[in-house]
Amino acid sequence: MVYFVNLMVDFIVYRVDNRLMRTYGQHCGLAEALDLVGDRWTLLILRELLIRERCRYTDIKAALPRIATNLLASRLRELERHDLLAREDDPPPVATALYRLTPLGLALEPAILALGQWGARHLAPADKAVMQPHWLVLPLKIFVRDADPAQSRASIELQTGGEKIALSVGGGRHTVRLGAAENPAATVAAKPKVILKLFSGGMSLAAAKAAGLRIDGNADVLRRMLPKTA
Amino acid sequence: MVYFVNLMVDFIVYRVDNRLMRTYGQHCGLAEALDLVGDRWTLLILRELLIRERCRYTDIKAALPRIATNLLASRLRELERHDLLAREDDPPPVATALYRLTPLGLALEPAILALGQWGARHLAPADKAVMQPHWLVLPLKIFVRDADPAQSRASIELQTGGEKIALSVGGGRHTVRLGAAENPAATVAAKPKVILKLFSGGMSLAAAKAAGLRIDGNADVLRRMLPKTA
DNA sequence: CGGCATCCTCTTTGATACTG
DNA sequence: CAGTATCAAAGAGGATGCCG
Repeated sequence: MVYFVNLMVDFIVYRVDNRLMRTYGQHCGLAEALDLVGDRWTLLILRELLIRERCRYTDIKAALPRIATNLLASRLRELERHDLLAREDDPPPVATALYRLTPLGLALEPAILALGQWGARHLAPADKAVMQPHWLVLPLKIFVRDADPAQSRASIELQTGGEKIALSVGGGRHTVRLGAAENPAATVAAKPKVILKLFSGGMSLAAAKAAGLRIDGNADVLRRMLPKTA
Repeated sequence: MVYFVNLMVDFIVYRVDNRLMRTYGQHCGLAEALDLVGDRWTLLILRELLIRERCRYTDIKAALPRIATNLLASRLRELERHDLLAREDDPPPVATALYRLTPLGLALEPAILALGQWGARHLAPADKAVMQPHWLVLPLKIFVRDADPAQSRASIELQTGGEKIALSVGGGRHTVRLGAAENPAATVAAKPKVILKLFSGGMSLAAAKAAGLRIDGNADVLRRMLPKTA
């Protein structure tokens, strides 16, 4: 399938899917990472799988406005070939393929979070860019902390922009997951922008309430997750 | 200069350098980061500036075999425009332009290290890829630790593949810098591969010596910087 | 030389249409 | 739903030329 074609001195090219795959040809971690995930759209595809854990083709396409469908198909094939994701052909009832990250793909999380944190520092405000609420999961993975690790495990559910996000802390760990929480101590509803400013420390809880945030349940668990500065 | 052209609903394009600049048009940290540094070669250019601190055009070009010269010039212009790097036109004597990272560009270090660390996990061994010894600075930034932070500041100099790398620890910080060290407690010479395995914990100091590593000076400072597992 | 700009070819991407 | 096929446009790679 993959065979090497040595075109010139120190220049290696792979032939994949009947077309050439470029490589930087540098023995350097960054260059080799970019050989695998440096193509356009690739990291955004992995972002979706990181957030949703398992997606259908259409889920990914919907989250990536304007990606060409052939390009998405090609990227998914490449990523599967390189073992960053796996395709589960679901059992007969509903014959829809599901994609999920492999351990190798999941291991990209720190890099994706770091890049996202850097890029978020100058998110142009109020431009025409599309904002999908489930993307909040990434910054929340960065900002959620447990102010009282000794206390028992507790969770809350965020409701924002039509999505639900489950946050839980305790036992020295914290998790952020898209989807409804089980037995949340509180349910918190607010606009995405308010959630983000609240958890990033740029807005106090009082200010967030004034901006429309609503808490249903025990507010202490929410406070426990917020940065100290808030 | 930069003006917006709204081609279609929710699709934004900038015109730069008399050519279109693509954007994902997503209000998401990762997407906005990739809008700025997602183009081919861009992160590798930033890697060079991260390692060398200040480079001439030719230094970067030499470290990036096969980059087209017009492409490098274009990328540098873009990065300067977005304030990731700055061009210093040196004083009259030698009228050579120097490039260095701005604080915004330097802030990419964690993301570049994280990506590099991920990519390094399956560096194909013994392939035709080019290896430049100064690239060792990146993994060393990850692996160097101070086993005894209470002790006073000390530094060593690595000599490998014709390059010198200064490592220093103490005061709760550690630095890795390309170039000769000032008053190093020891000078360590070895092949790049040996250095990397030694600091990543994959090879003991004894094994490294057997593989040709030579220490001139106080070996304790070197031991202090190695991971415990070694 | 160092630092690009131009020109040309080839590859990748984007948009759309179509299929099992 | 989950892609494949097709084709035009944009981008990358390589050679060369220009200018201080």
